[in-house]
Amino acid sequence: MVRSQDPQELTIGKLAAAGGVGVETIRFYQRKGLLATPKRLEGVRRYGGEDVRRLRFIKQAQTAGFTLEEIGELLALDAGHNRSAARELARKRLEQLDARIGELNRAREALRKLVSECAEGKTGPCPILASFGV
Amino acid sequence: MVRSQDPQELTIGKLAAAGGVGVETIRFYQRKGLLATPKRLEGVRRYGGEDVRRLRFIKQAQTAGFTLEEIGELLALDAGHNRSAARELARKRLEQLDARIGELNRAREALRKLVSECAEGKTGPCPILASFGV
DNA sequence: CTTGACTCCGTACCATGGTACGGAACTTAT
DNA sequence: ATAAGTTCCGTACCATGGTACGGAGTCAAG
Repeated sequence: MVRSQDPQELTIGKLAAAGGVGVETIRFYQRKGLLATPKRLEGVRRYGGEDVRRLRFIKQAQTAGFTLEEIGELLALDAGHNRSAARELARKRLEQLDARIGELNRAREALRKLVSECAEGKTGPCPILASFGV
Repeated sequence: MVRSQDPQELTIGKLAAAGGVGVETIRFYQRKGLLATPKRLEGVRRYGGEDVRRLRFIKQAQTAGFTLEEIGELLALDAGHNRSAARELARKRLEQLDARIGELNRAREALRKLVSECAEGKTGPCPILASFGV
């Protein structure tokens, strides 16, 4: 979607602040192709709301476990119109995410067990390895 | 626990195979202090069941989100008898783990939403960014 | 007792996701 | 108009968790 009415009034510093990252991180993402490098206007590059959205999306997607490379693919798919490819990518990652959540829940159980079995008063080492079933 | 009856009959290659990692990974863990570097017997170092357990524990703990450094602390606590320190470390990590699981579940919702909203038949880009609430 | 496989060890290299540095150009406030 | 603050850009560096390489030593089978 072309948004020619976008004010494009942010400097890189403001963009970074809006996204909660450092200026260097913006440049890093630009080098990786995740964010555009707009043309200089009045000597300095300017950014707009669309860039803020992309930046926030990158952070969200990172917590979903996407690598920066995968995030790049998602952004490309968002720009393009390949619905089935976009859906497939999301579906695949959803499966991986479910697997990962399962793993973490199992690990959670191990830790919970460890905390409860390593009670005060007893002596000797806590059954740390045993809690993890090894 | 001293286990002098442990056969100690594994070479580094067997140990690696038993743990499902590469030989180089064993050496790496030794350099990091996560695994012991036994004395050479008959020219070559030998490993036993305790090493296999430690190695498996390292893998389990990694999936629980512990860094290698934290795993080193856990192993030290397991060897020592500081119950409260061990419990505290586990408790802290349990909290972090819960937070992380929460994050992943929120990301999961975003992805699920994306998959369902990016249906076949419609046109235009899938609402990838919108699905993540950005 | 030679051949092939495995071990040992140091060092170098890799991917990922940044962070830091330094000098020049530019903008903004006084 | 000058000083302070940003931006720009290339390049270097960092942590984490490994992986690869090469030469020498050792071990086991034929």
